[in-house]
Amino acid sequence: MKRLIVIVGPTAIGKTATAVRMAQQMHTEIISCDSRQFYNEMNIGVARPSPDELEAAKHHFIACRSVSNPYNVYDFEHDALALLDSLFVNHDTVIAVGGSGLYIDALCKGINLMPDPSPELRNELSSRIANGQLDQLISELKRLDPDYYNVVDLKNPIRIQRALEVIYTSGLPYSQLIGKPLPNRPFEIEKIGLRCQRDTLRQRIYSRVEIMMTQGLLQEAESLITYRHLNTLNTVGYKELFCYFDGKCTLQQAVTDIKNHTWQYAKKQISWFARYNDISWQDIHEN
RNA sequence: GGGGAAGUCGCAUAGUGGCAAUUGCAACAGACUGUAAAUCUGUCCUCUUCGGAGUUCAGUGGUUCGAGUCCACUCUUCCCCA
Repeated sequence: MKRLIVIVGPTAIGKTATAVRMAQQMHTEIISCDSRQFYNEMNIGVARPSPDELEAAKHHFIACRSVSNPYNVYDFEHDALALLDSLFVNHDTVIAVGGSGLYIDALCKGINLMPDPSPELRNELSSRIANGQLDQLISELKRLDPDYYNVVDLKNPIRIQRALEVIYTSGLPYSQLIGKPLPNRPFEIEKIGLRCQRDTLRQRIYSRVEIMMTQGLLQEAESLITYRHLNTLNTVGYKELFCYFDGKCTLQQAVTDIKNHTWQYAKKQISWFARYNDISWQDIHEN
């Protein structure tokens, strides 16, 4: 049976290097599951693998789209599965690597098919939320999908909005759509989780941010300022520098914020991956 | 040496007589099915059987039923004049 090795772990722990090394040993290719490395305009700030690393092992889903044409999890899953099919023709094992938990889950377990809402519907719902009508939306959700109402985080506007978008577009309860069983993957999945000591990771993050700044993160952010309204640019490493460009903080403060926010992101990743019960952990960076 | 301003829970802030005391940041824990590096929740003086209990707003003393808040002195910091 074909096998997918999935490497996960918090940002800056060394997933890329590990994946490249394994890919070289196994003479195989790498599928990136990183929700920000998809975009060709984002490089330094999202720690895209270096040209050397990209050369050392063939990567997929790196810099493959424009920020103005964002990916979504379902399309990613679809494309990744199609790619896997073709890779498995010549490889027994393929490596997936990334820090975006939702994308990892989509690749490993799948995600239910749901219709895309129209931009009009999305705009309408988000403006209602912006106008303080979240309570009304919650009532609509309660009426249209009591099951989901009972489990959703009612304080999270995005969850409410998403559910209503799907309900209004499909005419079906959201809970019914996400409740449909997903078929098992026709390949074996082996998850490897990278972890290290807390302080080590923190220091790696801090110094990586400094390195990004010397590599020109400031200029990269400046070049993307016209896209700042896109959620894709609502990203650690960019949003803080946008604040600096706005004169809302000093550059030094922005860099400090990037370090802290990256650390917070890493902790959220650790939380996400901690719930995997089919993972083997690998301690790294121990001397 | 003279005059003025100010010290609040890691940092920053609110509070100017009435419930350990506002808000932001940081920290810590967590949730997550097409925005996911997004979004959201909880904890955040100490102890706790989670009902409460104890000790706090630079320090000491005082006024008061009651003080972060008013008064006196002390200490510290900053600013202005010498």
